[in-house]
Amino acid sequence: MAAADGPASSRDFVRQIVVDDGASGKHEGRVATRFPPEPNGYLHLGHAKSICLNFGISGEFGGVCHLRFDDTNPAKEEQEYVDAIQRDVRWLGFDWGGHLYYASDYFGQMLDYACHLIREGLAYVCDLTPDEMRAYRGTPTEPGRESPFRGRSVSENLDRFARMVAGEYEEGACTLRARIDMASPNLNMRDPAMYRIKRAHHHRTGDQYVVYPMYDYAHCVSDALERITHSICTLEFEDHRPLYDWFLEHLPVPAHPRQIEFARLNMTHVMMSKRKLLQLVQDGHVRGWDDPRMPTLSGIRRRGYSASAVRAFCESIGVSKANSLVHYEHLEHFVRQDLNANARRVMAVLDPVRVVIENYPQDQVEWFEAENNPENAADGTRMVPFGREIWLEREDFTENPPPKWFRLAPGREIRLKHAYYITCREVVKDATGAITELRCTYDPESRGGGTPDGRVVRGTSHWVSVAHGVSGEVRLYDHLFAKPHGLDDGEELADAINPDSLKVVEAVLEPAAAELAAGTCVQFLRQGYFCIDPDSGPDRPVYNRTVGLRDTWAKLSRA
RNA sequence: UGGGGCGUCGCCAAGCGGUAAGGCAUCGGCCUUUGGAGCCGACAUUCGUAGGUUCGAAUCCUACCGCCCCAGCCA
Repeated sequence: MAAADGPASSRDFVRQIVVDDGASGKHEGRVATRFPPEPNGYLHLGHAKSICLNFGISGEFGGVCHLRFDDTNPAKEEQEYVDAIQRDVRWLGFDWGGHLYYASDYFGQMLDYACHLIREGLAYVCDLTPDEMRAYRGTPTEPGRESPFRGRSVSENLDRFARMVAGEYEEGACTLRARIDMASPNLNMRDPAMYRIKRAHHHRTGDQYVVYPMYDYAHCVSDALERITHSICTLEFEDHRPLYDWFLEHLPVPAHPRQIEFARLNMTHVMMSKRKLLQLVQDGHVRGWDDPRMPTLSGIRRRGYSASAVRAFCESIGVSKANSLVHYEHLEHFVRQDLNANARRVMAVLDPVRVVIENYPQDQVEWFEAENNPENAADGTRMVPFGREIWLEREDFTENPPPKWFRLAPGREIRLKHAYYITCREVVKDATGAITELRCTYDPESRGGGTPDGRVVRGTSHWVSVAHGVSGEVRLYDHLFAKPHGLDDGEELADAINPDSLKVVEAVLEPAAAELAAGTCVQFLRQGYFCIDPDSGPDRPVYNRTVGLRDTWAKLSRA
């Protein structure tokens, strides 16, 4: 698709810029974006927004989008993350073609460029300690002071930098700094560090280097070398743009990409910082990066969210520069929309109570044909067994029905989905007063869910035959953080965690539900969407609740 | 009190001087063998505030208020 007849130019301000640049002939009409994760953690929903933006734009404008690992800090980066990130981007539905790069691919070129800057008198080796450097930097309201090493000659700088690279100095002994302006009101321009000494093993370059470039230097150079046209990043880098441009203006790079900043995604009930997510994993608050309660792409994937639902969500929230907090329910809307159309229906009772149908023949079994998905006839039907004893959801019965209660109660009649009408005749309790059994009768005329007299039965319950039911583990999830907003000042991560974020329940499922492949998502009728967890064994299905159904009764009873 | 940003419905978000899109949520009603889904309808006389320019301003100007980011040899 050509830029000219691309998406409406008003879709968002970033695309607007891309359209304008195309119109003015900038970048020779090319569009090249990049998604530049640091391999120091797993991708989360915030990254999904960025991925959809970058890959989305390249796709819409006939451009390319590179996947580039920003691997400039070996102390924090690992191959495991590199692999997970690629898996997740692919899962989300994007393809970087042959454009897989690493900032470390350019370490050699970056070193040459650094020497160029030194030769131009625009960079110098500084021996200030970290503490001294901070003191010399000044504050937002006071200018900094020039380093005593700022005046070193080109040849001395060249020599010292060569020795830095050769590993002659200790970690922390010195840095290479850009020589810009210690009085700049922008702290980033006060002679920022370009290189520091780090004796750490790099996941790709091994021990080849002991100096590693800082983000500000590495990122713009990487973008330029790849001839990126639009370098899209988040708001906190807005202050860095003058530095981004400064490096590219003073280096003989093949291109000068344009940095554009947008607001990162924030969501209620969710922690979106890799540092905090790492802590959740390391401290054992969750079972791993792919715990279904995590906002990581691997977590929501295991939870049962589909890539297309996540993409639809990302498109719907738009892109702007305003700090925002998106309701988590907004994401759930797209998850339900997708699952409603695609998930097959199946019956499962999560909290069973036994129902005995007194007038139903002792050993009779009937098989009812049930539609797999009312939203899609092509999904066909399945057979569901019925017998004299069935399990009913405990919350579908009450001894004291409130107004507008359509479910079972003493003397009340309900429909068993796909089967018969039953009427509750007697409640059996144990010594503690707990209900152990409901004695009911059925109307043989109601077979299939209707009667010749056409009487109205408003309640319809799901059920599972006692004789045929298969038991399975069901994991019910709630927000990892109960409060919609992040941590209060001084609040510990551990204290903010919702103690009820995971509830494990032993459920009974209709036979068809026990035969599904791992990863399959189904709707447990009237309850929600559930997917099979990889923890499932051959004889023991384990389900994750992906998201509950909207429940107007719950709302009514709350009021 | 330095610099950089942002302020349009409960939440996101269009709008780019010509008289407030859309989505989520919410509230009614219809329909329903999932209290699901679906369908219909309601939902900002007003755009952080105050002035100004203009025939006309959410859009331009001025001042003020509020919120976010920046003092890593992290990204």
